[in-house]
Amino acid sequence: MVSEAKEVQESIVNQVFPEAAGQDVPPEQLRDEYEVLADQVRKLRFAYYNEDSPLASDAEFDRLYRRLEELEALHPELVTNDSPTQEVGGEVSAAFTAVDHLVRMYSLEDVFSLDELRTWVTRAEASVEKIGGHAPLRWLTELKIDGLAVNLLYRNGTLVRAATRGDGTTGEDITHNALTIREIPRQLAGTDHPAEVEIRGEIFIASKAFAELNESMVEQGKAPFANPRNAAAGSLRQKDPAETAKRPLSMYVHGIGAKEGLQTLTQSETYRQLQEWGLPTSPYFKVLDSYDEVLDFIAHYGTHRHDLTHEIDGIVVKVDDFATQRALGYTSRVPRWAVAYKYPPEEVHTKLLDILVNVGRTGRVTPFGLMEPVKVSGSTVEMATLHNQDVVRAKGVKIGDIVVLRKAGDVIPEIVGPVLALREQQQPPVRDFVMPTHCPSCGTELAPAKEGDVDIRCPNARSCPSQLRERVFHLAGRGAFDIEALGWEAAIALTQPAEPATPPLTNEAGIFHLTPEDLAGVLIERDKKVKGEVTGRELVPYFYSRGTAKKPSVPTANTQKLFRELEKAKSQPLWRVLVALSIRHVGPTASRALATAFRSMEAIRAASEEQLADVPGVGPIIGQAVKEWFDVDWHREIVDSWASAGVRMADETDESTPRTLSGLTVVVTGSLTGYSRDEAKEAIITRGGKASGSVSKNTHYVVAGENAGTKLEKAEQLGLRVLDEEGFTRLLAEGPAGVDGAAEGGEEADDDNEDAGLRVEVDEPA
DNA sequence: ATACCTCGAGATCG
DNA sequence: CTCGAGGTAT
Repeated sequence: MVSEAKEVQESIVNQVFPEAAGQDVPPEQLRDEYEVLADQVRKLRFAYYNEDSPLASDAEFDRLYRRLEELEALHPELVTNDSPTQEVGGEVSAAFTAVDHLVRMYSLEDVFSLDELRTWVTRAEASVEKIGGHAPLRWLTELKIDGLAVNLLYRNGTLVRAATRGDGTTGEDITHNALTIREIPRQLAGTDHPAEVEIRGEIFIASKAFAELNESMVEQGKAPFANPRNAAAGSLRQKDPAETAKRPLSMYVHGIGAKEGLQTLTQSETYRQLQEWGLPTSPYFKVLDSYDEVLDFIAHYGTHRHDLTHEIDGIVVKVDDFATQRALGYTSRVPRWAVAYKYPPEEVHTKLLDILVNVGRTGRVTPFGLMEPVKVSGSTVEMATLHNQDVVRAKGVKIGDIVVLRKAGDVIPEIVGPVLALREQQQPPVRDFVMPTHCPSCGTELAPAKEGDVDIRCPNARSCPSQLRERVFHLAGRGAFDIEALGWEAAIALTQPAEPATPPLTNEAGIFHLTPEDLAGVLIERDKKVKGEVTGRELVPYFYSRGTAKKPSVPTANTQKLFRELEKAKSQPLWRVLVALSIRHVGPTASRALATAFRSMEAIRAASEEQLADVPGVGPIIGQAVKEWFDVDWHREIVDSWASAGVRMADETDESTPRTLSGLTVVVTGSLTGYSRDEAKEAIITRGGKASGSVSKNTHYVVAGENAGTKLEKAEQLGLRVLDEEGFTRLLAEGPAGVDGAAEGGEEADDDNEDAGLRVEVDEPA
């Protein structure tokens, strides 16, 4: 073991040394060698921190580490955010940093009945037949484990990274914790390892282990976990891997993401390969030749659901054959070759104590049920939205009813309906819910925005405290001004405090003019707790410390932070200011489009509806919404007031970034080395281009990075121009002229232009 | 909609 | 020690 590691090190040092000395080496080769070295350093560090016997001496480790630093110093463009040098002194500060999956982690389409499953299967088989395949298909069925998805990246057989699913594109690095899980091998068994393979699995806690874990928690006087899934999730979020190591985490693998040099042809064959590499697959999966057998499988585990070693939330049915999987392909969110069947959700009874209404950011009034807290599918539920008046009526529930409650689609609690047999005996007697006619927050009469709308709204947008609170909360959010220290509670304290009667803010116009003096004496009402028990409500100061005889009441550290954050927020880019205004239909995407097109608030305000609608990605609805928003006096006052407080209302017209991509749509797919996904997007937008997520005939350029997927295939089908990273860089710098070479005399090239020199061939991924 | 983690601040207690 | 805030997960 040790001598093998040494050999690897020698070869790495020898490979890397020449570049470190500054010789000319092709960039791809440099990149490869850099990654080999970085992986090696990671591997040795893992071994050092997580195993009994280190693979290399301290001196050897240091030598490799210094080489890596040297290389990074000479070629800063190589440094990735998961580089071992980015970790501080052995502390794995890579923990929880964002990492891009090489291949997107899709979710699965859910079906909630056998009818829906039948429909899904029929459609899948029909489309396979249409492209020359034949039904019936061979299916692989498996249990859908109720745990957390992980993505394990192995390079040449060595685990180099474990990440959570995140949004499917970008997850969080949890390598430090994944390494404490026995079932996750640091090194794959056998010899024939692909250069690079992403293995997808599910981390969970087995039922028996969970019961024992909770027993020991209780013994230690700690609160038991609510359910195995949350316990597993919490365990993976531990900062200290030693803590994670104490949790009985397990894992089964069930798929492959990126792969380079993996030869298997079916899902089941892949599972066998994974087993040979020492990765645990579920003992429960089956390969079945008929739909009837699939139904049997579902029925069987329906009755034996609770006899299993772990919890499940359904059954996954996959097409076994890879060629057929490829033929079926993906929608934007899910594969067309797999589906998740969900067993009917657990239903419980509880008392509907009241139906209250919420007034949202846009004034929409939403009723929600308040219930006697009850356990359903692993959590304690006491609230459930009822959407609107019509839904309450359709469900037929009355306040005081015993109701049927379940978690629809896994997460959101749903009141199904009343238990009518129990209605008569309720004390106090049940009563009808009556939608309020006046706003519970400001007393203004409620009305639908338009004749016939089901939603009713509070028209007092300007000063309704509820709406204001929601807007303040929103403008402070991560997608807008990003004001830390201004959360839910602070928004209440600013807009609807218990005292004083006149809140510090009666309108968001004033937020940047607040002074610490405005916040003195603000009290909010909060649960009073004695030893964790709620004993009532109490008034507490929010922005200032509790004054005593000796100490005067002074602004708290958090309040000081709030003012620093407000100051910082004033220099946020224009698009964030636009998001902060809470204009209907104007979220981050439309805001970015408007900001790039007009570059200043003044220009947007002055634009006609048509000019607004002409902006790529805006359109008539948003154009109208923006125009109408600026037609309102108090809206313009918000902008003026913020501007007078020093909020930046224009993006610098930076001459150094010429608008080379004006009118062009660019799609980036796969991973680039020099740009993160967001950076690439930003680079396109700041040059006047449109960064789109999907390939169509309106796409002008497709930039294909490593492991580009179906988007590249589609681009090729459509005959679009495909650029590699270098081409992308040229495109950014010089516009079409930079990549069209000697294209015909300045004429805008057609979409179907196929300049061979510009095309990159990339192996078709899984 | 809820559970769980981390962090920092401030209250509480000996 | 407890709380709010901010993040993640399904």
